Amino acid sequence: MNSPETPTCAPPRRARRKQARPGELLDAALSLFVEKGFAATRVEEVAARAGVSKGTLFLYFPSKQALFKAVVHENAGRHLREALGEVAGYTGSSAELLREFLRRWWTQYGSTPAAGLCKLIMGEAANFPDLARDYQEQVVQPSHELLRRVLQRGIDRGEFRPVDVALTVPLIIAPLLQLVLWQQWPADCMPAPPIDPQALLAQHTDMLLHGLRPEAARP
Amino acid sequence: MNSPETPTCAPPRRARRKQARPGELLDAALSLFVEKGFAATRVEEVAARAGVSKGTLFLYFPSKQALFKAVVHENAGRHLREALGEVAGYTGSSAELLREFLRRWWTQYGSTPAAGLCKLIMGEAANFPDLARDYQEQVVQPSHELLRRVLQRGIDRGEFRPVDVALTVPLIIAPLLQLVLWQQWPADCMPAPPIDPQALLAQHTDMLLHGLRPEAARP
Amino acid sequence: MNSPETPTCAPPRRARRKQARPGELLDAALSLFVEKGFAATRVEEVAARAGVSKGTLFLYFPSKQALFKAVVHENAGRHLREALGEVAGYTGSSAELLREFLRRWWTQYGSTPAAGLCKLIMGEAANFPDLARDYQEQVVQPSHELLRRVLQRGIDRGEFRPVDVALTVPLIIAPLLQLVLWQQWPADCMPAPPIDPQALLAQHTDMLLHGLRPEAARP
Amino acid sequence: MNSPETPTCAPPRRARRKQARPGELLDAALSLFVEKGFAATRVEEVAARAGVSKGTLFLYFPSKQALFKAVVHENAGRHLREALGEVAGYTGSSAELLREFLRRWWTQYGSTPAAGLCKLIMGEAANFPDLARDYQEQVVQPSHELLRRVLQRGIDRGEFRPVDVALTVPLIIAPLLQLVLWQQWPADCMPAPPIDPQALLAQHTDMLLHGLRPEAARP
DNA sequence: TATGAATGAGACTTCATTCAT
DNA sequence: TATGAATGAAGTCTCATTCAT
Repeated sequence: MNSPETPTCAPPRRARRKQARPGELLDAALSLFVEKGFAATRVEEVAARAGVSKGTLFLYFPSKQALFKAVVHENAGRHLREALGEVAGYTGSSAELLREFLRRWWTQYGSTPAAGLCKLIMGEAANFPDLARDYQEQVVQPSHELLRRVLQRGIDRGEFRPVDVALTVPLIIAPLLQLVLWQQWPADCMPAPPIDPQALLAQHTDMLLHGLRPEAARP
Repeated sequence: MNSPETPTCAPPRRARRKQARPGELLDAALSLFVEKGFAATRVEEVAARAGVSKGTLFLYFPSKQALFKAVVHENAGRHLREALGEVAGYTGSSAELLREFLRRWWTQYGSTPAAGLCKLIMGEAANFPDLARDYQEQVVQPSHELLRRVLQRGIDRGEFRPVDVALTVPLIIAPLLQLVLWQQWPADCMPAPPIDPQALLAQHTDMLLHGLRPEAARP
Repeated sequence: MNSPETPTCAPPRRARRKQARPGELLDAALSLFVEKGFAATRVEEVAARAGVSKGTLFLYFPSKQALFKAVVHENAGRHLREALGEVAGYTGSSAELLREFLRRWWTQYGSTPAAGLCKLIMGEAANFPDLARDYQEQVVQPSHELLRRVLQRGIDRGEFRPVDVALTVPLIIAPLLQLVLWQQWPADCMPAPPIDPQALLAQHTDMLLHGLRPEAARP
Repeated sequence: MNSPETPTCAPPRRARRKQARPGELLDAALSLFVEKGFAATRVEEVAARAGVSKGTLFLYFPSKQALFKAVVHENAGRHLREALGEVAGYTGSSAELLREFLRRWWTQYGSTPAAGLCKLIMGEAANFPDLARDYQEQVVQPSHELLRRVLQRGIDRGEFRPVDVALTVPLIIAPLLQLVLWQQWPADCMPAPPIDPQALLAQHTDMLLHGLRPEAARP
């Protein structure tokens, strides 16, 4: 029943490459912007890393600023929403819910290239205020809101001791963000043993759950 | 009653300004570099903010890069070492020692302009690897080392439960660094109620001490 | 009768220009450097004289200094070696050989734009010592060596009276160099009748051959 | 009979230094301009070599160009006129007169710092056409005129063979000028044995007198 | 008169962007 | 669509000149 115009399988190679161009450029731009910053990255480098010429880049993005905004919008929000959306309907213990949040945050966001945005946005917020606002709305606030609900649920169910939720959320987030930034740091400038993300997250979880344990729950 | 022949001590105006110039330029450069990044900051802006002309800047720093390095070396290490040095000979409880560490870190470093370096170095590490290394050695490692000793002391004296010290130190530092970064974020891109540093630090301390409380100590 | 499908051989216009660019820029640079000196020549002038914009020059030469060095290496040696190389295998009289040397020196070197290097190198030797050394080795010494052999041949064959060859060579060269320098002098600063190069060279030849005539040969 | 206001001997040291300032500056400027060219010489270097500060230079010369013109006018003409003036009333043989001319030209002009002007004017003629004209009138033409008279005298008295005087004069001058230029060349760019001025001038004289010897005079 | 800090016009150089091919 | 040569605005840096001391 498939018409010949709609083959289910892969399109011919050339066409696929053409389709992929913007994505390859966005990937190249993301990694370079994260590495060197917006201003210090030359469009020619981006084009070269994507395997095209400088002129071609401008066929897909009208300016360097537009490329930057596309990079942010492409990577912001989507990954994180996908990663955390499913946490919403959880039914188990709040401790396990918090564990799951941290686990997903890392596997589906913090360890992906999209995490580079944390550093990028941080450095360029003052130069691109509208982007910074978008990022706040699409990434920061949703994840904070989600964490707030997780904490509140635990407190309400007596699984966590009562704490100031609005203040505790940033304390949970901070090591996650910092972990991402530490990962971006150039390897040859780091002290001898690099941080093991899994171990750090485990320790973070452990400290959090100890810190949140209700007084009454202690033997 | 001062006769005009006895000017108390003021040096001639020009000379006094000359003394002050490098410092004024470094302050201006620090704030602008932190705000906009190294590449996006023009030397003319730095000069203007310091109240001098473009050419004057080059009387004191041979290049924009040299200015940047001077900014980092001027602000790195010194403040932090002064702030934390006195913690070393502490004799009270380890909980109070940890509290003191966090308090000093904020009042004498995190709340000063020098804290902007955290963001700056983060963004420019890849472009100035030698500076990044210096910063690691002069700022990051000393403060980590100090915290390691504080934790170990608490564990040894039975005041803290045994934890992996090497992993816990970054967890204590992360919210401090992140707090600084959040403060740098342009005000008009932030959600409604800005974070109160004092409150956040208090909550951080509380969570930490709960998280470190020995099992045996619980009633 | 050419069909539009068979364009004879012209490469696309852009490409042909690209081929020609370095040469055009070197020619423009040579004439301007000779005219005004290295420091007083602006790269924008060079580009304008070559019919391109400032930026284009930097596509072909990484800096003004590199342009200068390319100008010297492009013009030094090659012309002169080509011009004088064929004198080597000469079989006629030494007087005629000397005549031929002076004739060629002028037609194939002294009267070409490359002769401007004499003045240029003279003025910039202290600022570009390595170039000055190259010029000594590639231009000055070879032509001196050649002249030495011509003189020695004449003396050995009894056609010239014995003279100190090492001292006489510079005396033969000096008027040639000076002639070139006089030609470079701006026309409106010269006294009424400008020097006629051909006549001056003829007189130089005449004086030289009289000066070298053996005593014995006189009637 | 000397009033106390007009002491014949040297004035007090400070005053003499003040008097000498412009001269010291002119000497410093001459040597630096000759060495590096006008544009590549910084006024600060000139001041430093004269032992004063940059500002002081501008008390004596209103601009860098004015300094350059003063350098030229100070050194042009005067030395040469003094050196050659006395040749005018000569009564001996024309050969001896020519010898005397060459001897004086070297000892009283070519070997003095003022000779650097030859190179300087050569390089800057296009940038300072009015100075080039002055130099032509005050230096070049007078010495050419003088040589013309020497040659004509020799021919008229039958001591020299008849030659084209206007063409021969430059041939006599050329080695003198070239000798000066060779002396200016930085030492470390020269071939092994440097030219001995005295020997070269002797050879030049010898070649000239041989070249000018009348046919009739030969045995 | 002498100083040297300060200035700002102008030079070299980079690089985002355009456009003929 | 893709290229890469060409452009020129904008940035860094120099240095002749000024001026308060």
